[in-house]
Amino acid sequence: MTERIPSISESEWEVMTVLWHGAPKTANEVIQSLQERTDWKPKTIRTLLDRLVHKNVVGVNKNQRIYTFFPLYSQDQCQRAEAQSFIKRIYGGTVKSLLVQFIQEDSLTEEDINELRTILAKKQKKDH
Amino acid sequence: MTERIPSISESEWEVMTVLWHGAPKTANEVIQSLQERTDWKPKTIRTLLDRLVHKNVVGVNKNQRIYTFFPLYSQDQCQRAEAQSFIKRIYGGTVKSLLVQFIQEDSLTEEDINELRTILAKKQKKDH
DNA sequence: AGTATTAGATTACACTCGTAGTCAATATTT
DNA sequence: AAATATTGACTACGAGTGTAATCTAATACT
Repeated sequence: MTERIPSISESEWEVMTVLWHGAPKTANEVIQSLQERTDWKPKTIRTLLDRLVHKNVVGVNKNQRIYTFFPLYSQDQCQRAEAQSFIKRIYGGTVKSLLVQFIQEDSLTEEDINELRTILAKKQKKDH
Repeated sequence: MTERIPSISESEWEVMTVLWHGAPKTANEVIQSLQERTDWKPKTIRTLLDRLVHKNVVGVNKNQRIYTFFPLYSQDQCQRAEAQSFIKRIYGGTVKSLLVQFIQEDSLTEEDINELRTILAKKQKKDH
């Protein structure tokens, strides 16, 4: 395992989000989707798609004249990869310090906290 | 508040770490520090320092002929800023999904888990 | 069939980043 | 004082990114 996932830039990530939300999609479908949330020109989005293909993060189906694109990695895989390198960069590799900082942040609802507590409790039991 | 902290690149972050660990420092002191952990040439480190100054993330004392450098933001401030934008980018802004993913990762010790549970419990009480 | 439209391929260009090197002024050593 | 070393200022250069435009071949419309 431990698939080597190429790094995905900020704009490219937006494109990936669209593909994770449903694929395969034609370039036009991706463009439509993003037109709502960004003000990128169609050509820009096309470039991003091409770069993702070149990086081997997105696959292309060239059977039809109009290509369709699809992700080669799941969102979860990519999130983990990004988060891994982020934590190493910013928190010296220790997951806990990040968790502590974010739990203390205010953005969690009562419900979120309960869920986290449950997860922790379960984890503790399983690790016995 | 809500200070607008400029973005700090990966290599620059290494330099910041040295300064957070103790400042002010001369360029040479920073270079010494990093020579142990990286194989960057002194000029490279100097460039990074200059860029950080230019970005207004590091201050310079030019009173002496040999300048000394010091951070303009605390490590905690910078971590929060980076983490904020990271979460927005990768997790669509929801802190919880990141926490869940990382709690499930294996890198937490029994002790860490206890600490997190305590923090959550306290937080819940305080939020009443 | 000729022309307009569209999809894909190729090219562009400024800015950041990693990774230094050169040049000029000052300090130190002989 | 002359030679050398050090510090700071400025310059360099290729890869990656944000943000597109142009060129070309094929399809669709009149």
